Amino acid sequence: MKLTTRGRYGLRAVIDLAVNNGDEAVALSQIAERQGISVNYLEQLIAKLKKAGIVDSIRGAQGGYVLAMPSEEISVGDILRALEGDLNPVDCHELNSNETPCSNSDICVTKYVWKRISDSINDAVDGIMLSDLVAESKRVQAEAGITQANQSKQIC
Amino acid sequence: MKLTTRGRYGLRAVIDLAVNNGDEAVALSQIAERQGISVNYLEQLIAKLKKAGIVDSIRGAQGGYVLAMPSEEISVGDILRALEGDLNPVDCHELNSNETPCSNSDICVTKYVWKRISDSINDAVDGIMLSDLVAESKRVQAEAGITQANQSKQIC
DNA sequence: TTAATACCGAGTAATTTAATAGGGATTAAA
DNA sequence: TTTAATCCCTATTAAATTACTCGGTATTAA
Repeated sequence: MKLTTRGRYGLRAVIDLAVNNGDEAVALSQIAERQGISVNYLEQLIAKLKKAGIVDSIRGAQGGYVLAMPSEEISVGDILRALEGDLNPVDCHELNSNETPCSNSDICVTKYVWKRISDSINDAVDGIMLSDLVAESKRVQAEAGITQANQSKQIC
Repeated sequence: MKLTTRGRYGLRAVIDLAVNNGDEAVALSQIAERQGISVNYLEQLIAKLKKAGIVDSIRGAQGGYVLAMPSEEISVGDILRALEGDLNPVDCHELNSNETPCSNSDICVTKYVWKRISDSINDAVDGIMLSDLVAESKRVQAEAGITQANQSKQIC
């Protein structure tokens, strides 16, 4: 019941991108360096984010990535589902209709449990917008007296 | 972000035990057969449940397992945490104080996300009692015209 | 004494994770 | 027009985890 490094690193990368966005695209190598993640691995993660329409890429020299939408319109749920797949606790047809229906769905009791867990997780992450995290990040960094230039690496 | 078979099988086993409990202990082999789970594997799962004080065992011939408490006092959260470990989405000191504190806790933004997810999962599973599932199970089985003797195996 | 049961620890195949590695395509700038 | 910076894509791999199996020991009712 743990997120993988895909979700953890990927969310941090999107926050980094959102915090450091300006007029120009942000190179992946910069995000990777600030976040202490290998460029090669981060490439795989950002590819998922691009496929999900969360970021756009600009190819060539001076290229990089930008948010595909305002950060107010991107939820943490959108980001985590892009990186991790669905956030359901089990693969169950009742939660995810692209699963093959369970032969004992009519007498299944645990499906109510899975539905409650699933709904609570998705409601929680859909209720946090990227803009909230950007604001919090700026607040916390200002409080710690850390400038954008020398911000230290995150671990979590 | 998925539960393992430990949580899925184990929860089904506890529900089975609760539904089929009477004056006598229920042998693991019976639960295993009804639920279509190997006895050897189920042994490992029920050992965790016993260690957590959710079930008690009676050794020797005609022995088996019984609930250690009334089903009204056992939450799904108790059961799943016994089987899966904590239900937090990440190993983070803010959620689980036996983790070593994160060196960048002061500037960590994602911890707010993990806390919200963690709380929502734990609140959800702690709000469902085993007795609720037993009642639901009996209702569903009666509706399907299935007697206790020939109940079919569950898959989920 | 026997059979039914719980208890225990070691081993293992398959899968997933968390990367690494290396090359190709595109484009701004020198 | 070349170069360097950048995104893009696929293959490989070591380590960890999962989901078991296997074989034995201990206990106790009948």
